[in-house]
Amino acid sequence: MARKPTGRRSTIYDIATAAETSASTVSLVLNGSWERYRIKKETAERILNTAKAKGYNTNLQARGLRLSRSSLVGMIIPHYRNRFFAGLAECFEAEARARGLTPIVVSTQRDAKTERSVVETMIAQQVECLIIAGVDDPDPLNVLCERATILCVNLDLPGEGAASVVTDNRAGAIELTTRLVSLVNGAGGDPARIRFVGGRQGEFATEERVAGFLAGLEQAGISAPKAEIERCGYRPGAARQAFERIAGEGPFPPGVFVNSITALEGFTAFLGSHRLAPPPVIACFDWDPFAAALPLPVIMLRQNVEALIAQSFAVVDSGVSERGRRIVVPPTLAVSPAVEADGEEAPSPPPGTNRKARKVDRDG
Amino acid sequence: MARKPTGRRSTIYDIATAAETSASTVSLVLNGSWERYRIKKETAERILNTAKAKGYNTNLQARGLRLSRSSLVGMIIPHYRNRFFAGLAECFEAEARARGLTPIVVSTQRDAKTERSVVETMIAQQVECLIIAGVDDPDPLNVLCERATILCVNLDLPGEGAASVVTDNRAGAIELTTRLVSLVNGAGGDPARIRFVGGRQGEFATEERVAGFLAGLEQAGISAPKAEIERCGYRPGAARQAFERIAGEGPFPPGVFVNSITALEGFTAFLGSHRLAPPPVIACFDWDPFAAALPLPVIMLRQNVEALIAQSFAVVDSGVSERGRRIVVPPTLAVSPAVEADGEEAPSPPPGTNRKARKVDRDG
DNA sequence: CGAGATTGCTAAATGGATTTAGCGTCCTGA
DNA sequence: TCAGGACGCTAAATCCATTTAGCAATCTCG
Repeated sequence: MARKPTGRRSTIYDIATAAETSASTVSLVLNGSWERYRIKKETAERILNTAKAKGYNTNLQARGLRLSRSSLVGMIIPHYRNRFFAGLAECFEAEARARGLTPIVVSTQRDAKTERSVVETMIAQQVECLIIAGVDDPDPLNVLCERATILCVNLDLPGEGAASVVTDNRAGAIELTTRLVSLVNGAGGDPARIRFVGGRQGEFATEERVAGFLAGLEQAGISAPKAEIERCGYRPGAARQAFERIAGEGPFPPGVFVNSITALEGFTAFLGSHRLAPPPVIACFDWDPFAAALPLPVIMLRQNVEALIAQSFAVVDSGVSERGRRIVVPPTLAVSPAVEADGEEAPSPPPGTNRKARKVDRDG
Repeated sequence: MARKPTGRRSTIYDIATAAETSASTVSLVLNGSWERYRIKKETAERILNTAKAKGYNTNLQARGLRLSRSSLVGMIIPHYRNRFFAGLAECFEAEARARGLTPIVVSTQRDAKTERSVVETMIAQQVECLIIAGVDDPDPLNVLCERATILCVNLDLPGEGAASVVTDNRAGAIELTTRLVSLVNGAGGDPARIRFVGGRQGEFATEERVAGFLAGLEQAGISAPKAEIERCGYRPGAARQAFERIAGEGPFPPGVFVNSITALEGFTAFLGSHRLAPPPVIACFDWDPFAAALPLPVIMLRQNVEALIAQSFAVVDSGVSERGRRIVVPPTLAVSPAVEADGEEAPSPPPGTNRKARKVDRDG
């Protein structure tokens, strides 16, 4: 079967010509199934050698078209600008690569139109599955996937259109609050004055964390906290203003439950213009190495990105994403040096994004 | 031309059958070139309607195979865990989407084997171009691309196998050093005691920044700084140790040139156990909002990720990536609130990753 | 009235890899 | 001697979209 040699990239036909055999044989050999088809060892070797000599590279588009499997897997996230999403992206890639798949991660900046168009593009690229993280409303995206018979999983957000893998926000918040109360007590503060700052009203994660915060206080015997829950959003600036307001109300609270790293960023900015002595104990539902190194007593909760991704792939592997199914993953506690120094408790295990990455000399 | 209706996803053949026309007509209509081929308006509308009704989605693998253009564009970066790489990834995606291309960003954890295999996978997926950022040795990757006739660009690293887009490390370091000296002088410190910490010996960016640092000092009349350049690597822990060592040598220097955000992370950790009064002035060759909000006088240099990406795409658009060509992009200065408060200078423009993202309520 | 133009559309080739049915030759055993 | 098997390989169909050459029917105008 003669075909003219293609412009530059070599194809199985080119190799067939060069090795004086047929394209079918080349394909069989390159896929390793040549023994099953009784191709002579020397023929196989000849083919392998010419393929190597020509720098042959499989055209995965052609293979994908033939086999209706692209070996592409997709994930959408809002952005990469915090450790949680960065970790999700890296874990997802590692997991995909381990399975011989090509990961496509796209950040959608929390824009519903972008989310939709990215999902459509991914479907058009024939991704084999799609993991959806951090969107406001996953339902229409789940519908898109379903119509295209693409398995999808909602990550860290509940949704009724597919299975969801979520962090155990409530239990995490309870644990964090319990630790916070104990540290405040240890420092001689009044735990009833602890405040909650950050997050969005009505948002799933925020409301779960508020519920856990209140439950944690109640378990510590504080059934009616003295002040409002400040769901001031996720912008550092808004959080800073909230802290300014709180500071204006009287003596600064002895402890604060900070919901999200950006709210903590706002607190750091606030600290720039206020010297608080003694510094309040900070419990943050999020993790960042920079924040963990602050000269403040900080306890942080790190979402278990490895487990979240592993569970998502488990759903994909199972072949079904049951609507409304909820898979819950507990977060892990991280304690700042300032807290460790007090000798209160043993340090938590290192919260690296993944093992391999830890060994590397990280750079700026 | 009869074809059996495919399992689930509809193809142009399904639509042709449903709209009682041919696949060619469907293709022509769907691509908008139907007027050129004198397809009746009503036929076109009929086709468009059935396509919409069936939720048709182009199979980009098939199109890519036919046209030998995949509409995929690739980029590799070491990781997403700092603002620079996160920003590169987001800008790259935005730029790709604006051109109707599908971005594939993959993090390779600075592992040469991973880098190689990722590049091979991307080539197999037929990416139309590849941007290589933050690898140790781009040359073999450039060779791989060249053999596959894929245009590639080295980003923020010099390389002889393709064109390179790099930050102007030296000029940036000079500017940063000049500012640092002036702030130290303003605070009554001795600028000759300023130290340089962080980075890797022999690495392109580090050596350029060291040269800029020394040139900046010299311009300020300090030709022989009193102490060593501490190229202690990029790990926070190593930087922390370097700071401990420096603190052990006598009074802490009045200013430090910190090379990279991770070294600054090490400084923050160091600060946890040392109360320095007055705090030293920090000049950091990197940018991070958290660090910028620290209760310290910090000036930071932010690499211009938008321009770096724009220049990389410009090379791609030009159709040639001249070996060894160097395109230099200046970084921009960012000043911390603690410095602004001193009224020294007007604040620099907001260093957001991109305009759209700034409007959004960022989350944790 | 008939050559030539116009209209509206379609058949068929193409891109590269996969995979099955099957072809020709030689060998074995009854 | 001949049916049946082993051996070593290949032709051809298939996946889906694109695009060109060209067909049949109708219209135009000298």
